Order: sequence, then structure tokens, then C-alpha cells
Amino acid sequence: MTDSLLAATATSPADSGCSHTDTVARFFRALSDPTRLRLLEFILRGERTSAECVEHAGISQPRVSVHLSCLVDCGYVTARRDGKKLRYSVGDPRIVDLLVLARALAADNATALDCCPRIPPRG
Amino acid sequence: MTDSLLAATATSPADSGCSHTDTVARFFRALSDPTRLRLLEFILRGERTSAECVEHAGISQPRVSVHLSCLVDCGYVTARRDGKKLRYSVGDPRIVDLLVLARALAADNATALDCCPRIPPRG
DNA sequence: TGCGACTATTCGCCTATCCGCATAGTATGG
DNA sequence: CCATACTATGCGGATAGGCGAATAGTCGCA
Repeated sequence: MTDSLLAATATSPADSGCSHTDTVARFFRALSDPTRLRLLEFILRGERTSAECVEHAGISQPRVSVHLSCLVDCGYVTARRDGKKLRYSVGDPRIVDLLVLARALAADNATALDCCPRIPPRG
Repeated sequence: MTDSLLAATATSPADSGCSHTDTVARFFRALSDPTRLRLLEFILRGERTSAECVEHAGISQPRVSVHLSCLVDCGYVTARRDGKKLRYSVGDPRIVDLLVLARALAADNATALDCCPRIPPRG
């Protein structure tokens, strides 16, 4: 099964220089910020209001608004209006798969990752 | 099945503030750079030498060296010595799954993503 | 052991992007 | 319609992180 997935990726040899790569990189970039990732994982557990996100993230409302907009644009979460509030949720189940996979991989390489001087611990 | 994955993520309520999140963010950060992602996808198609990577990436050897080190530290690729050269390959099949998933998601949201002012097109 | 090839590190510059604070816009309920 | 609550945008400063160029270190083979 992994082979078929590999095939799916390697199908077109010319894909190397494919512009998709830049898009995927941008897609990952959305998750490369701890605040945004924390928000996504928070929303992933259930529909959340902006106020809840603000409280959870511990940063200012304008900042959270920006991050949420980003997550929406990238397709990670969807927003719906409920009265005066907006409620955010994760619509695509594949997002969960992606995060589960990433969590497992990151956990397995946590030690080496901590020693990588190129990707310092978010400070 | 997706539900079980969701469960795997949502199992511990206290995980919200878990430090794992920062690690995962760093893990994603490694893929958020187009050059690094391009290198990873290149290596994913077969074992590559540094020289091949340099040619493929179109940047200087020292830069490629840094990027490859980063990918190794994060567990995306492994290096083995073959004579005078180092050969890089993707060891963990889950990496393929991750990229396939990300490619699909990014493709489905490419239009919205292009309009996201927060994650400008790599330039 | 020494040469030549391959790989890694350092430096300075520049852009991207995160933050807080202040403010502007918008949708809802009365 | 207006007032209010909610959400989004603009600005300036600070830091992360990518790049090229020059250099230093390391490994295999003779």
C-alpha cells in the first residue's frame, strides 16, 4: 500500500520541478508556526468560537484572527456564523490523518530534532 | 477509521498545552521551505548523492549541505557513505504517506491558498 | 601519510513574519 | 436604523531564517 502511495508521488518524473511543490511548502508553512498549530489542534477537538481560541492561544484577538484566517484560507478549518459569533471547525478528516502522522513521526525523531540547530525551538 | 485517528489525537484532553505541539511545529517547519521540500521529494524518488541534490536544487553546495543536515536531523532522510560520497534516501515509509496526504490537501485548496496573504508564494 | 575530493561551518546581508497596540469594519439584535 | 459586540486590518519593531561567498574540516584511496 505504501508502494502505491509512493507511485502516486513518483508517477510523473517531471513533477520534480512542478509548481505543486511550492504550494505544498506553503501548506506546511501554515503548520510551522506553534501558535497556529496549537489553534488547529484545539479546533480539531471540537467546534470553537473565536473567543475560545483567543483564550486558548494566549495572544491578542487580532493576532488570533489573522491565524484563523490563515487556517481557513489553507483549508484546515472552516468558519460558520452562529448569531454574533463565528465558530470554527475542522471539516476535512484528512487533516486529522495528517496531524496523527506528523505527531508520530515527530515523536519518533524528537531527540534528533531537538539537536537540529537549523530548526531551533521556536524562540 | 478516521474516528479512531481522531481519538488518537484527542485521547488526552490535557494534550492541548502539550510540549509535543512545539516539536510537531518544528517538524513541519522543516518542510515549510520550498528548497528543502523539493530536496525531500527528489530524494524520495530514489537514493541521491549530494552532488545530485546540489544540481537539482540549483543552489550552492554549502546551502544544500545545511538543508540535507536538517532533513536528516528531523528524520526525513538518512545518509549512508558510499566511497567518497554520501547517499541520501528516505527510510521511513510514513514520510511518503505524509507527503501524499499533504499534496492532496494542498491541491484541493490551492485556489484559496493562493489568495492567503499570510502565506505569500515563497518570495 | 598525503593528496584530492567531498562535505560542513561561518559571516554578513536581506527578506519574511511574528508580536502588541491602535483602529477600522461588519453583522446582529433591539 | 442604531448601538453593541464581534471580527479584521494597519503600523512599527524585533527576530527567525534563507542566501551567497569564503573557508574549514573530513574521508577514501593511492
